[in-house]
Amino acid sequence: MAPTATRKQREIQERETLILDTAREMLLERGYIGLTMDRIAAKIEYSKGTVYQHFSSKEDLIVALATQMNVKRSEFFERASTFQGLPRERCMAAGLAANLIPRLYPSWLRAEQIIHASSVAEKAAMERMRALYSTENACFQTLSGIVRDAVSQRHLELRDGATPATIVFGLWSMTYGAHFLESSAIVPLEEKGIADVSIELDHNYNALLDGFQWKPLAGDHDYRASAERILNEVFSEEAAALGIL
Amino acid sequence: MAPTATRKQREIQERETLILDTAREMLLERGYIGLTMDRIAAKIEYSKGTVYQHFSSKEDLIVALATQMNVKRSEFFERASTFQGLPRERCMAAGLAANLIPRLYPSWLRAEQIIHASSVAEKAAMERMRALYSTENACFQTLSGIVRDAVSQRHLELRDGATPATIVFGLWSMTYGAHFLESSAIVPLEEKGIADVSIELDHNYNALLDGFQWKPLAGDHDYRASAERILNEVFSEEAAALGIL
DNA sequence: GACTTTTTCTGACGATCCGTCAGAATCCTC
DNA sequence: GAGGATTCTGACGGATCGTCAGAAAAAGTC
Repeated sequence: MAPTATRKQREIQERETLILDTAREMLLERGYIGLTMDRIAAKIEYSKGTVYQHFSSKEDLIVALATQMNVKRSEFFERASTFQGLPRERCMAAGLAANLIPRLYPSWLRAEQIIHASSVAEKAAMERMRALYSTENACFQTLSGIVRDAVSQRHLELRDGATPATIVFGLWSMTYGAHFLESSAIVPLEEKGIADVSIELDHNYNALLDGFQWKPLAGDHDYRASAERILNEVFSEEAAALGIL
Repeated sequence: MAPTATRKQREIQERETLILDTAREMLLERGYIGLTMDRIAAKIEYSKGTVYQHFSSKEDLIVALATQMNVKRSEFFERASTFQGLPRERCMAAGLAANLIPRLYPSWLRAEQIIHASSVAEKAAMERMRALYSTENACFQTLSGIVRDAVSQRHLELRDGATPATIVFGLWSMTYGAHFLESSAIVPLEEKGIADVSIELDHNYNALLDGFQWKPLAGDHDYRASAERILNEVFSEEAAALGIL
């Protein structure tokens, strides 16, 4: 009885993963408009009704995708945060993580963007939104922790009413905006003189943290070497998969 | 003959504006999903076919909205760029402009976000996309001009392969990301300790430019006073409309 | 002003997609 | 293997998009 129920539950769980994977792929290949519930049902060879037993609407499904993405991101940030090094290096590790993610999982990024843009949230199930909420919060908290560590170690002094949230917000906004512009650029970025977003972002991260006087400044420390160490020690597998290093 | 044709053209032009205004309002009130061609047609009291004579698809219409927004932004940047002052002050003026716009025209921002997210671009008319392209470029060029002025006046020295585009990209990303997060935050930003996005952005702008060593640094100049001057001299009307100042 | 031609407008229509639900199919229990 | 519980199915109603044949209006001609 119990094992039977468990097997069934396992099947259901597997199918949910299958649906999400299929949707992810479809979203990347055919965009938001090309993602339809009928197509998903056809692809996984179940009926539409079955799909709807997992997700109450198309929007609900997309929110679930974005949550998967946030879970991944949260894991990456957690790993970045445990890097043995200076707070600023750990912050850099988080920045690297944030850059790895959309490259490793472009379809998830797409889902995230759609959620933020259209009024998807309203049509998704409450419970689903709560899950998204909590994963996003986890990411934010991890980053805040790094900044607070920098403050407590006196590498960073916050002035004029700036708070850890200020810096996290700045980094977050910049990263988010950059990925957004990159993935959906109306004008190809190269034409504007942006050849490699990672490099440009790197410049800007360093400038931003230098501007906050987060020690050691970029001029006093070889952060390029740090980046290499971080990729080797924390994200070696992922970096290898992307052909970096 | 000619005047008759012109009258007709004028009517058509007016109707186009009417459609765009209606769509704008609807987009803000009911979101992307709630914006339908039938509803627009009903509201303006023309048939759907007539609406389709102006815009080849719903996506096309949204692109047109985003272009309107970019035109406005481009105008604002142009005005900001003419501010009589230091390059960094002019840069700041552009930042202020970028902050005024979404507050003055929230529905346009919404359109812009939708475009970047969903695969709207593919379904819009080529010509329409070109228009969007060129307005976006205009904005970018204006900002680049300010940065280049700073370089030529030796207020700013670009190192390590950074270019004017690097800085513009950083500012643009941060601004874009911040507005995005604000307008569509899954988790309300206040709960994360971000009470006022403008203030937090201001901190981050200053830090970023300080980090690039753009003289005079925030510590050596009263940029708060500059901001007040800019709002008074360049954007007084808009600031008044928003109740700032 | 009456008739023709051209332009513009209309709304019914086919196609697509979403989300539902009554009934079929499968699984479980005894 | 009968009967009941659970799961699955796909046809269906409703909504929207975009089209297009024909109606209506405007412009042109005599």
